[in-house]
Amino acid sequence: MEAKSSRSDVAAVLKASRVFKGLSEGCIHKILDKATYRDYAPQEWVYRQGEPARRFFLLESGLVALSEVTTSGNETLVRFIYPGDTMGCVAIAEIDHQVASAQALQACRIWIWSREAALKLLHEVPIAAVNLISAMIWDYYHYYQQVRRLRTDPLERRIEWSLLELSRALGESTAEGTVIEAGGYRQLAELAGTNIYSVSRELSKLEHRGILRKSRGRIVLFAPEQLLKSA
Amino acid sequence: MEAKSSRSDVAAVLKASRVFKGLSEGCIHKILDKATYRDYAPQEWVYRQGEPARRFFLLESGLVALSEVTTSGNETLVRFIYPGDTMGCVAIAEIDHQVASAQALQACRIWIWSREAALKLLHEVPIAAVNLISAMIWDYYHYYQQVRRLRTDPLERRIEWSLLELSRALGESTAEGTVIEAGGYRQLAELAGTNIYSVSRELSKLEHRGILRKSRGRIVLFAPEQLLKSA
DNA sequence: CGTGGGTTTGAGTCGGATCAAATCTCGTGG
DNA sequence: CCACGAGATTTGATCCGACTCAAACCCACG
Repeated sequence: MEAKSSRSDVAAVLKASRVFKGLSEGCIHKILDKATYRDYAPQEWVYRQGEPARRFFLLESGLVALSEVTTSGNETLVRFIYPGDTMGCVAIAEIDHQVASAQALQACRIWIWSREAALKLLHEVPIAAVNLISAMIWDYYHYYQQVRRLRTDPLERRIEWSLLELSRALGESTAEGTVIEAGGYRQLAELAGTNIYSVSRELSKLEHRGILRKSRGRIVLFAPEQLLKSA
Repeated sequence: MEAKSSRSDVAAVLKASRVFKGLSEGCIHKILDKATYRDYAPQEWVYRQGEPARRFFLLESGLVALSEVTTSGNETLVRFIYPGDTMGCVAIAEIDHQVASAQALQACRIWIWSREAALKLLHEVPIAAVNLISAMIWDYYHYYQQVRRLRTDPLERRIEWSLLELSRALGESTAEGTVIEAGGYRQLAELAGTNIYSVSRELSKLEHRGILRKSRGRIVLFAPEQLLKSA
């Protein structure tokens, strides 16, 4: 299932990723040589909340959803992971368990380092370490804001925000607008920290405002720029 | 106001801090030589949300409160900074503005690096870089949980949690219990993400349950272990 | 057609924010 | 020593957003 790196070409997305920024191709090769990669099928779990955290991940292609289960048992979609982003940082800090779950939403190729290999590399390649610090701070920063929104924004704004996030992750640009094949409101509800009933009501409001059109499992965003303008 | 490092003794708290863990005394000296330190008086601001973020901070002694203003204009106390903790990491990732405010609650001594000096040191001292990564992940992790609590826990539990945080930060152990000189409920309200009215009501409940006693600007915790046990 | 999911809608409920007002505490100055 | 005022605290009344549940609805598929 997993394969050693043996390709002489490094995917452009990896060269451009935040952790590898400023590194020579040779250096990137050296780092990838210490890793394995694995391809994940849609819906497959990369890791689950609570399981031992001993590996560090870098997404080369595809899309991953990071979600967590709250104490009250609700699933929350924390954010999406895009190519070039890292996952499972907690392994590096010797936090024993994953604090979230990661699930492939599309076919993904993911590079994997053991905790030990990752630590060794960070010591050997200071630029990578500093890059990782920067990357983590950005993640932190985005999480920070996301969470503040969830706590303080009213439902309407949370839904609008979630729509934008979802369209960025899953949207297909077409002539009539950005099409989101969401297959149900559950994802949207989890992003906005609410339930499918409230999602339905808010989407109806937005439809009346002419910002989108919805049909079974499919949303077409006409005017994304109108969102968050608190009409 | 600021002073160059020239002391031959390094405070024990710095040697034991998460960023300096595993570094030789000489190495720590080298790092501190690139810094200045400054003493802050209680209530003094270390930095304010929104101002340019160009410096990186390490708290040697005292206590700092990290707070943020939400979009709705409410002040929220994010967490306390203890000796050995870092502040202002965003400067390293070249995020232009502080995302939170830091205020000294007690007399503090704080070490300060410019962004450039910090970046240079992280490149030169890989152990420090890896340490910083670990430290940040821990911060991340704690923030993560804090925020999940704020979002999903009912008021009662949020207040109980906040009481424990506050007693850890400001509590004085005495014969009758842990005394918290809070000087009003505002701090508690900001920690719990609520208002002083709700704080008052919840504290009254806890007083009836015999877990604490309150008087003007002062709370005595008798049975902290009873908190969060959801009686 | 019928059945099963996704979707919509209405009614009920509740936690907790808000507002207003009463009450208390303590320091201050007369 | 007492009266006073500024805050802090308490309490009651009210209100509102949003969650919950139940039921109706609709579409797509077999």
